[in-house]
Amino acid sequence: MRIMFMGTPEIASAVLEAVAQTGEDIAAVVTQPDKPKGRGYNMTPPPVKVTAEGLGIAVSQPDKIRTEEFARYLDEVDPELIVVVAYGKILPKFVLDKPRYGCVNAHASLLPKYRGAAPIQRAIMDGERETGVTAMYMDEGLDTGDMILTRRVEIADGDDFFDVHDKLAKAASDAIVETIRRIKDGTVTRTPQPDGATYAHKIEDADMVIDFSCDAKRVYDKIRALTPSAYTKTPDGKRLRIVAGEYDATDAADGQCGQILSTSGGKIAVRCGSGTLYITKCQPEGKRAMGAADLVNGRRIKTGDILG
RNA sequence: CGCGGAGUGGAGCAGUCCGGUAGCUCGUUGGGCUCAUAACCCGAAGGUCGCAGGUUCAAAUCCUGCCUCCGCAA
Repeated sequence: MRIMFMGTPEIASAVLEAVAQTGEDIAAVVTQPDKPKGRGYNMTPPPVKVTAEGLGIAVSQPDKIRTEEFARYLDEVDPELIVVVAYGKILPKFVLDKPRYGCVNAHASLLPKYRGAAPIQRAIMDGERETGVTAMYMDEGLDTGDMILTRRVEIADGDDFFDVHDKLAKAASDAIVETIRRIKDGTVTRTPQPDGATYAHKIEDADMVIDFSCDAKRVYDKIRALTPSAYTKTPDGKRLRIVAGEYDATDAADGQCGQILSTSGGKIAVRCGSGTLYITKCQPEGKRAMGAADLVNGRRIKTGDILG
């Protein structure tokens, strides 16, 4: 089957690779333009571009989809099916209508929950025990199309963003490969999404600030959902990312929220709204990530200090 | 040339402004104490102070160039 693949980040790259392995004819890959990223504004290609080039597939990076030019390009490629994974732009109707077998999409949640930009992070942040991937036919809405199949994925208590992301990348690959198989077999089905939609909004800077007046469990969920970017502030006003931690839900000591209760055992114990958060790995501004004991050895922090 | 921080024994840091004996916490290692210990006490090893050049009687420290790491912002 002649397939056009559209996607941008890491998870899309994994799916692209899986589809390529099935031997399907991937006629073209469309991804976002290279962007100036990081220090010095170096132009950085999206992961999908790198993967596609490795596979020897032609890559197109249009600034805008809604153009005559892209329409012509689409005619030229003339795909029978378009597979979309986290492309990053809404597809106009003329694209959706183009391929004979339609446009299918893999979204990293159990729809209709967590529609939108950051389904993985939001699910972990909410303390969900399970998430998954939904393969669906695309329509003009935001993750609102008819569902084809789902793959469920467990969120273990110790999983951080990368753990869940990897599981979902596998599940998404599997879901798309299976979807393509069913389309070829003619056994594909479509089911409208039930009521109860929720939205997983993009992660903003404010989302990454840790609030120690929450329960320890909630703080912990945020840390692992946003690995390694969730942060608080040290008494000198510098950012301190908390990369990894543990929590104890039982109240152990008095003190105000954010106060450091102890620094022994290689862990920094922080008082939360209820319970205690143990920082095991963190990263001060301008430094590499380090163990909690290292932070204490360097005297950047001590018992009694208040974080936040 | 987007803004900023940093490179000092194995780890995290101080010392740099104001040049003059390499310092702290931890780890490693030897010994001691103890019923015992990751606890405590005593001792030891371990550093071309990122690289190159310059100034100077003398440079971790001042000047110039370069390399590497990191945060922000996008």
